[in-house]
Amino acid sequence: MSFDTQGPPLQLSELLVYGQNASVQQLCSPHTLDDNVLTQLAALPMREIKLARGQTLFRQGHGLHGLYIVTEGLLKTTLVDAQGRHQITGFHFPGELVGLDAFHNREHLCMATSIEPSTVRVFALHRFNETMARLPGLYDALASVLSKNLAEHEQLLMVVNQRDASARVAIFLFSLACRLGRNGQVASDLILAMPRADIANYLGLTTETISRAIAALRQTDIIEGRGKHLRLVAPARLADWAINGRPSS
Amino acid sequence: MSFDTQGPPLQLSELLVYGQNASVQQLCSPHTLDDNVLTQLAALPMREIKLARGQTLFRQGHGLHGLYIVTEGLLKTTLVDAQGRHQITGFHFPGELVGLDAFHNREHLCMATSIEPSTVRVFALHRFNETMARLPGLYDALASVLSKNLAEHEQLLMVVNQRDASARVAIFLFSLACRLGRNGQVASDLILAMPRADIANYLGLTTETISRAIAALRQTDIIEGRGKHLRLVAPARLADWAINGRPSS
DNA sequence: CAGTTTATTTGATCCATCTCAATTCGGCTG
DNA sequence: CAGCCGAATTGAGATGGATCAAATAAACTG
Repeated sequence: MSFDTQGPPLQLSELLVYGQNASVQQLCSPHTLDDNVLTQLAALPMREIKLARGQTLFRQGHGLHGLYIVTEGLLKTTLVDAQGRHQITGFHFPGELVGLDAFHNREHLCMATSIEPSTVRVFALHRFNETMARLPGLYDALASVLSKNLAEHEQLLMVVNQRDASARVAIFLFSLACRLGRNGQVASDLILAMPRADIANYLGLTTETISRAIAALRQTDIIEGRGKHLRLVAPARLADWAINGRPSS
Repeated sequence: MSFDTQGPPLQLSELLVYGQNASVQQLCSPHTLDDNVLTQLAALPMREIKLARGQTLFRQGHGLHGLYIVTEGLLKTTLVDAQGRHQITGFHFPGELVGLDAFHNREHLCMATSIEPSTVRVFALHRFNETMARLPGLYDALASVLSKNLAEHEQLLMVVNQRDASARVAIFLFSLACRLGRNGQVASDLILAMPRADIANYLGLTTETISRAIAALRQTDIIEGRGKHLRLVAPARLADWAINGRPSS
């Protein structure tokens, strides 16, 4: 089996078959709701919140008022400890759900901040029971998202604990390409809306290391461009790099 | 404020107040059910499974048949990818729940193995609805455990991404002391039932580094003993180490 | 659009942790 | 209880990624 850089754009499923790899797959399927539940939810009248760049949606310790669905822009969730260390636990693209972490004691465990100007729709909690009655699949859908979320974090732990810097960056970029792509395609225009510092924090690296890892991918003609606008030239080779690490040859 | 090594045994809450530290706290409160729900569940007739050392309870990909409550011994859950890399995602002591990861598509995402000879009680899934009706608090309790689980993984990510080897080990040992301790006390007899290799994998380190980190704690008289049987002499100083890292003085 | 600030890239050095190798310890078996 | 074997410890050396520092590029401001 070869990893062509030519030919028609690859489907995500094909790429994943290449490596038979679950860990990349998990990180590529973000915690969105089922399409049909999402559509039903979208039909409900919901309040919209506009967030300026860098604005905070909720903070650690805040009471849970509702769940949030990102419709535009990009959010991040961050954990902060008493010593000021912080850890980004996820990036949240349109269609994804934010705020689930507050389920157990009705109090947010992390902070949600917009990276770009963003819009979220609020699924208010006081309507929860009412809405649940109307949408029978909702509870299961939420439990499902919650446990998918769990799986994603476990995969991330594996990536961070077991893979070297360049593989972490490859995995990150590939997962980004998947999430940015429409209808199962891998996006070829990668816009890294988040700063390098955020990627570094998420992956447990430094900005310099991110830069160098991207440089290595550029030198092997897997990606083009620099800064926030990258172009994914050879998605299959990126997937290979993500799965097997930097090619030794 | 001083960190005495003398005096009466410290309550967990006191230790945590020392550092005002959430991250340590999270890792110390395992995902048990509420006491009253747990008691109610315990009253139900449930099948018991005895596991020999190293035996597998379920594997990745297996269908979800039930949730498991550890009653004796120690389990670990492991994620394995197609390349054979593996990542331990948690250790599970008596009273804790295992198998929640399978909620979303009724298929286990990780493997559960006993580290010691262990006993688990099976909360069979086909009785789920029946039991739910009898125990009204159960659904909320499960959602709560699920999201607490999520919080635990996020904390672990922070530990692994932001802290150095010696702090990771200190956090691990302190959390172990908390979980092993009864009624809110910090245990002073630490039995590390899991091999060093498992601790290393969990924390993203090597066995040698674990050994050296423990040696450093021994040299500063925070712990005594070696191998599987350690004695926690100065819990407050261990907590300080976990929170602030190796003392610079 | 020039000037200023901030983010990113690149380079050189250093250090924490890994790797490899050798004991030592502890548990298990006959 | 002696002998065996896997696990844990300890040591010496190699290295990936961090750190420090500088140059470039991009974003923002008036």
